[in-house]
Amino acid sequence: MSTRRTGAVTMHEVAALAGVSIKTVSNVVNGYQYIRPATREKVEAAIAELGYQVNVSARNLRRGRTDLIGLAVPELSLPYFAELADSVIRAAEARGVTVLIEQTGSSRERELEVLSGQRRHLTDGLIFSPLALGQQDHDALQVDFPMVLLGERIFGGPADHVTMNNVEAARSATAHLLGLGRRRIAVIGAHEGEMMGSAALREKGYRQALEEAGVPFDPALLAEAGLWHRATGAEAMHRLLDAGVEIDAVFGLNDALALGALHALHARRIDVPGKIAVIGFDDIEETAYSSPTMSTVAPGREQIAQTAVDLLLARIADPDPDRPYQRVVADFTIVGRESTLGEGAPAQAAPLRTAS
Amino acid sequence: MSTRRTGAVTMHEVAALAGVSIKTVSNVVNGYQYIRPATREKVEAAIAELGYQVNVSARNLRRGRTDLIGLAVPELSLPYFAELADSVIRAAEARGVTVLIEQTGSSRERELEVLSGQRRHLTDGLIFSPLALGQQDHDALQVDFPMVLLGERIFGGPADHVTMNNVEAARSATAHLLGLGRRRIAVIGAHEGEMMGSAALREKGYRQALEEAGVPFDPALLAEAGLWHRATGAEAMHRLLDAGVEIDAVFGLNDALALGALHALHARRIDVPGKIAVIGFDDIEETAYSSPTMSTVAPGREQIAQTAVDLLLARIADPDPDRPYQRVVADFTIVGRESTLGEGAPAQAAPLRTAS
DNA sequence: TTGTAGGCGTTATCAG
DNA sequence: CTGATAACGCCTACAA
Repeated sequence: MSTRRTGAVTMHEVAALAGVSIKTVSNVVNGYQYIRPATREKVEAAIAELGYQVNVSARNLRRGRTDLIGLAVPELSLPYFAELADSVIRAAEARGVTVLIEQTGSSRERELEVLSGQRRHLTDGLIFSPLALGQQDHDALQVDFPMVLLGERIFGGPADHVTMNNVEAARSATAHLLGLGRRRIAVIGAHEGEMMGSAALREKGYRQALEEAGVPFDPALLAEAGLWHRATGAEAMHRLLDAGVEIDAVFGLNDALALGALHALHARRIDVPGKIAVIGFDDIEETAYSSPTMSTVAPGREQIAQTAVDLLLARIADPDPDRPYQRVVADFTIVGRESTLGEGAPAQAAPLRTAS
Repeated sequence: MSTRRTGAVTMHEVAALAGVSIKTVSNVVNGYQYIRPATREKVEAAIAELGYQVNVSARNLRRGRTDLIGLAVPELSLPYFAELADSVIRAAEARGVTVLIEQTGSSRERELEVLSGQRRHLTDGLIFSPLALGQQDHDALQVDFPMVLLGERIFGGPADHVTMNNVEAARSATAHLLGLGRRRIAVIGAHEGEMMGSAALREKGYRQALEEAGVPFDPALLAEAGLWHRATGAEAMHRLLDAGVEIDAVFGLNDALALGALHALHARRIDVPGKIAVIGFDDIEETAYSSPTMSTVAPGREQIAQTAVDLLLARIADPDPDRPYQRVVADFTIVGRESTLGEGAPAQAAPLRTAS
């Protein structure tokens, strides 16, 4: 039976068997340098014989630290967040810490819970990708534990940020479509009235690109979609088509929306990109395999994940609130595929990457 | 500053402020029933005033339990496992426990680590979806902590199992294609020489269906694919087509493989399902949005997740190894979509579900 | 280089 | 219904 289940083996027992003190066992377990080789061997033999493993709870209590960090995302069933979680877990692992994932389900209530819940006492810090929270929740964001925020939704607050340049990226995506001669570019996923969120920033970039190209902005081309899922993207696309708006391109504010739109266009037998070109945002793996393969904005997921973990660990190591909070802006690239470039476009093997 | 960062508030301080003993605070915190309302209020007021939160590490040490369960999966970037993790997290949450995800990267070494690693001392039990481990690792699976195994790869061993009827499900999927008049059905994702894994079982079901229909088995129709990713599925499809094998249908042993095959067929301008019909396995959300939408086997993910969590919690509550280990077989359904039924097929809104 | 003492914050026990 | 007290197993001093 288990060392844990049945009268767990403790350092005391190891010490007794090895004929040393408990402290020496602790030193061996923690890789303390100055131990006589003979002693070390005795202890290691005892550990092996008894199958001893440290009691993490006791260590955590004593150290006041768990080496566990939280990652709060809307849902793992959204591919972008699943891929992000994958990257964060790998980055954390490389640095010797473990990730505890929390799903907020995009609900404001759950996001507030994440900031105040019991689970904060199990982790040393939090990487938080909020969706529903906004400027109005400024107070709730005044947390007293190390936190790194992902995305540009929230400013201020005592937290480091890892963001991307949403405006610039959206401008590039739109410019990509404009450069291909498209003039009636629909936007799917707009959030009316929003000021700070990704939707607002990406719409802003879209408008900037139009303006630079001298193409008039037409509000009829904006389709709302609260949740950025495939289903809502498909619905929005159908609404636009039903409304009879003239369209020659679609900019999905994330890939799920764009893939939903692609699905809707397929269902209506509308040629992509012949009649309507489509571009998304996030570069989830699925975009390299859709039919047609889908152009998108690659936000540098690995860089975001690694930077977030590094910033968080630095903040955990030195939580001093007077140390300035950082804001890191990740790079992005435009990935051109069939949904905008047509059938001759490079396949997933060698995506055309337009540095921005 | 934080209750945690700076001299955390303890029960002692709460007790002092409320004018009660520390035990009474503990009782209030843990929802003990027999407390005078007046006392409870005093304590709650003190808790609120000081912003007290229990120290989870101390509680865990004392209780000898963390209310944390592990979930070991190959990779979250594989949609099936991301969706499974989502379901497991929800199921666990509903039962008051938290899930700690571990990625094994499908490597045998990492899978063995999961069974022996330090992290096992942080969790009360483990839900494990092994991929690389097999019958030869029988010894490593003789673990001394509560474990639930997902999938049919491993038998024996002191663990509860949640599996699906892979043979029967694959037989149904193949029968679905045969029922549509297909006779040259390729299989993508075969593992030559494997006896117990999903690949072997699903191939077995495929053969059974052929035999029942009186269609001869042709080894040339089997395409190997070690990793069940989109990329390997696409490669395998290309190999089959390059070999000039006559094919009128494809059975991808999981959805990623089938989606990769779909991608390859699209790249070669081969009509699906006109020329080749395609069916997958797993029913990931992506299959309802691909072009064409893809038929697949739905393995009852929610049921699997909930059952796994329930079995694990039962085993944690009563780890007695003499209590018989259970094996639960989840239900499945065949979801018919455009990739086999053609353009008139029901869309994702109302999938045709053939009960099996 | 190794040993001893004490406490991290909580919960269980058992009186009262 | 509430209080005092003793562990839970480890690690940080400090001493030897």
